[in-house]
Amino acid sequence: MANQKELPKNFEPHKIESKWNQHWLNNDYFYSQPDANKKPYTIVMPPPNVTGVLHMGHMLNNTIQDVLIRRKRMQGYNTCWVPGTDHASIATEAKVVKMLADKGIKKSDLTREEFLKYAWEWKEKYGGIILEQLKKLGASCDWKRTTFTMDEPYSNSVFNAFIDLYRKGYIYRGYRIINWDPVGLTALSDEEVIYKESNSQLVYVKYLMEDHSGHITIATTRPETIMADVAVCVHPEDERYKHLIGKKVIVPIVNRVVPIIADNYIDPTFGTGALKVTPAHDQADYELGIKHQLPIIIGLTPDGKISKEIINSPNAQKAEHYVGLDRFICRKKIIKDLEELGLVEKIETIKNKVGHSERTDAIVEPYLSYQWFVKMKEISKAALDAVSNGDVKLIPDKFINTYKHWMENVKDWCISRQLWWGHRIPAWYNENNDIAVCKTKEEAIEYFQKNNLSTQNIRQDEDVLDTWFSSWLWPISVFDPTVVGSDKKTFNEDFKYYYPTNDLVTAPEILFFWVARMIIAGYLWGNNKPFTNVYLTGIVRDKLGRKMSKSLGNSPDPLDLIQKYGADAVRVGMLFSSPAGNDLLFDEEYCVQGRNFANKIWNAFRLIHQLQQRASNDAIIHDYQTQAIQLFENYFFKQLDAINDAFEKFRLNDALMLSYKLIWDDFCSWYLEAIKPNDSNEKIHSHIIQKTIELFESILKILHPWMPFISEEIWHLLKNRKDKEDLIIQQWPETKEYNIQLVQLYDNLKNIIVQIREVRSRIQISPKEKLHWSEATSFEYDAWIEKLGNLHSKTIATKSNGKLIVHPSRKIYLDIDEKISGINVETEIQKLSGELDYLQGFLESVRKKLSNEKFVQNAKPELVEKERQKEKDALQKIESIKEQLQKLKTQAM
RNA sequence: GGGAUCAUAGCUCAGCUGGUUCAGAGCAUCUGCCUUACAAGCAGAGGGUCACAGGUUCGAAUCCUGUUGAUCCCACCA
Repeated sequence: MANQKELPKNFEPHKIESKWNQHWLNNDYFYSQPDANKKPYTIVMPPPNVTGVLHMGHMLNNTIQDVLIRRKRMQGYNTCWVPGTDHASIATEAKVVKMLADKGIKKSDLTREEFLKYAWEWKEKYGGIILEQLKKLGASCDWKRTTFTMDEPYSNSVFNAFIDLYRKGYIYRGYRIINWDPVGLTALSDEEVIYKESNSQLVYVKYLMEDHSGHITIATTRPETIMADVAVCVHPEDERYKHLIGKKVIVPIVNRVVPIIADNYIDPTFGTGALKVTPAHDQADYELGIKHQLPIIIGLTPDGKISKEIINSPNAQKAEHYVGLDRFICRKKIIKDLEELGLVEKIETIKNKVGHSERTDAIVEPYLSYQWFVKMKEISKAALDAVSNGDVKLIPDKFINTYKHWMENVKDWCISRQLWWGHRIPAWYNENNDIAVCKTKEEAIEYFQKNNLSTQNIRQDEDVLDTWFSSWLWPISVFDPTVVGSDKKTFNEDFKYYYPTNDLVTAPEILFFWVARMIIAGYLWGNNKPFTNVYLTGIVRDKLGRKMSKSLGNSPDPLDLIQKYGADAVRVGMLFSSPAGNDLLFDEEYCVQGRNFANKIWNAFRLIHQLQQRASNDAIIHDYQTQAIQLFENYFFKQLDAINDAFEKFRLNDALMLSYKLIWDDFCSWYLEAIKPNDSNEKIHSHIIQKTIELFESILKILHPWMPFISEEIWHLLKNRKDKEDLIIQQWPETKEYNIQLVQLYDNLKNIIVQIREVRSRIQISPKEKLHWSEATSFEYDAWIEKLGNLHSKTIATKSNGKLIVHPSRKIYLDIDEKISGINVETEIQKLSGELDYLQGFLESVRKKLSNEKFVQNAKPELVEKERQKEKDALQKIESIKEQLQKLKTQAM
């Protein structure tokens, strides 16, 4: 137990945070293993990228998870929170490439093996940072279960997923137009492309007719691609062009002769109504190309330069100087050259959406290449149903529509990436490019032999899998990596016990990237949904509403904040304003609020601690003390219900705010102030202090999930605790019946005190000055009123003397007549008249309602009864006010 | 272009199936207090015709329609 002089006035978080973290770890409180006698409560952490350092998004996310976990732990669940990291192929590879570039090493100068060696070294060095940072937050993860998506067992589950889907026919390799990142030199899935509105130049280019009969004009925003054109397409019914269909035109610059074809796809109202067809560089054009059996000319190299193929047609040699030019430089040049040739009709500026790579921000190029795809339609059916029928709940549910819409229109998923860092695609080719899908070369040879195929020149696919193709297995593979893709019907003990997990906390941005696909994978291989509730947090923005980003420099370092305010303060600071699914406009002020709250609790403890020293069995038990205990305790159980309810509904900020007010207002301002003896030297009876400590302990329990450090610290300072008596594993307070009338009375009593104080404040009577009061009869909680209102014992009198306190069922007089004489009677009259007006208006509306037959007939009986009560109360108040006004008016004369 | 969501005090948000002691909370603001747990505090107060216009109803912030404004998702518009 603490010694008085050890207690500073302000709470000092840094002295205790690491102490308790270590203590919890030493006691294995975070560690979980299957236990048939306890119910599991499981969360898998969205694994942060290994490249990452903790940012505000992680902070929010993991604080929420920790709050949920800590509360469930106290509720007696066997809680398991699985941490880990994601290899994040493209993001990590980009960082490693940059790191190497800084050292003067080019990726292209390295072999795959050399590069991966660097990458692993990098991962070993930086990969653990973020988890270490999470520990500082107080994240109570089962660290022994930490998983990395490229751990060997995990990787095997990824390969098995691929092989399994391939065998079942859900994975195929296709020559397709995909989104290509010319900087990252890799394919991107549709979800990795971000469309930004931009002003583009729409260039109208004349294509001369081969028979010199004139020209046809097309419009394009990417004029450099005309060199890969293989046709011009118009709408078959377009009167302007109907006669040209089947004729030939000359593609400028490369002088390629191409046909004019017709297709219903064309929108005659856009541009000129004539479309240049470039199958290799546009999705729609590719489809047109296939439909009309057009040749394909690949006009760009993977890194976005003009390719040699464009000059492979007759008379194209003049275009040779374009070869090797960057696509954007070429664009400018070709416009200039076309203008010189007199082939540009006009140039318009239009707004359109241009795709950018999420990772490199490079403008994405539609690009034709061999990629691997997952057929999504069929396998996502179960996942769609799960959310539709509520097996998996999205919180808030406004995301359900978006989810359904996406799942109903799901497209095939491009899963190959032209990178080195990641899970290399388990596919092998022989000299004839036959494919064997399996893990090892030996298996591939076996396969080729068995099928009488060549075993010459066997090589593995060069590409790796999309990161999400590994993270969609996360809730399964962290428990049993052998489940995925295997035919075994028995899962291991961990899997049987922990799966499906309970809650998932993540950002709505990755609802489709990750959440939807985890649900799909869950039904594919886990025989069940991966989790029941998905709590979607908002995006952390700055107070101007801008997304936090490094480039803007508007993202505070969470560790700096912890350093400045303490982990507890930052935790509640983040949660004060973050309802599920709403973006959080972060402001450091919230941390200040959190710190002040911590300090308030600290000082409540200091007071209780002082009172502990003054405890005695001989002290008087004052009525105001027993009354305060009754009132607070009853209210506590009401609020406990409300807090539990808010938790069940995932309304975390409500639960926090309820706890905050319960502690600050009701415990500190109303309860502690009431039980505190009037005289600072007065002893306090042991019963009272014991009861107070008991109540404070309940408060600390409620506080613990939000502010684990300070609550644990005070828990131990309050009493000497034995081993395993730590707060973190205490039982969450049991709910208890409470008296609703008493709660209402408590509210009324508080209101009386506020009115007394308001009068004091207005008439400038010091709070220290004890006042007399009187009433016709005595009431049960008068001692409590006297204590908090700083009043003498009540005089029982019917006289209408002094200032009247407005209360619906009581007439309480405050004896301040002699003091009132100096103050402004006019203002007083004005104020009361205002109140009177309001009340009379109110009464009128209530009466109007009551005299309305339709209301009395249609409204629920209890509602009508309520209105009658309102009428009664209002009448009584009006009477009181009138009485006071009368008195003041005579005074004024 | 299609779809979804939202618009309530200076700020961030609550207000469930319509009923005026429900127009509320926290923060911020103002006033008075160094009251011996806490000035990182105490006590009190002032802020909103619930985006706009109609409609349904005895009654609407709460339901319907339209307008305006914001955000998000989806889409191959060259």
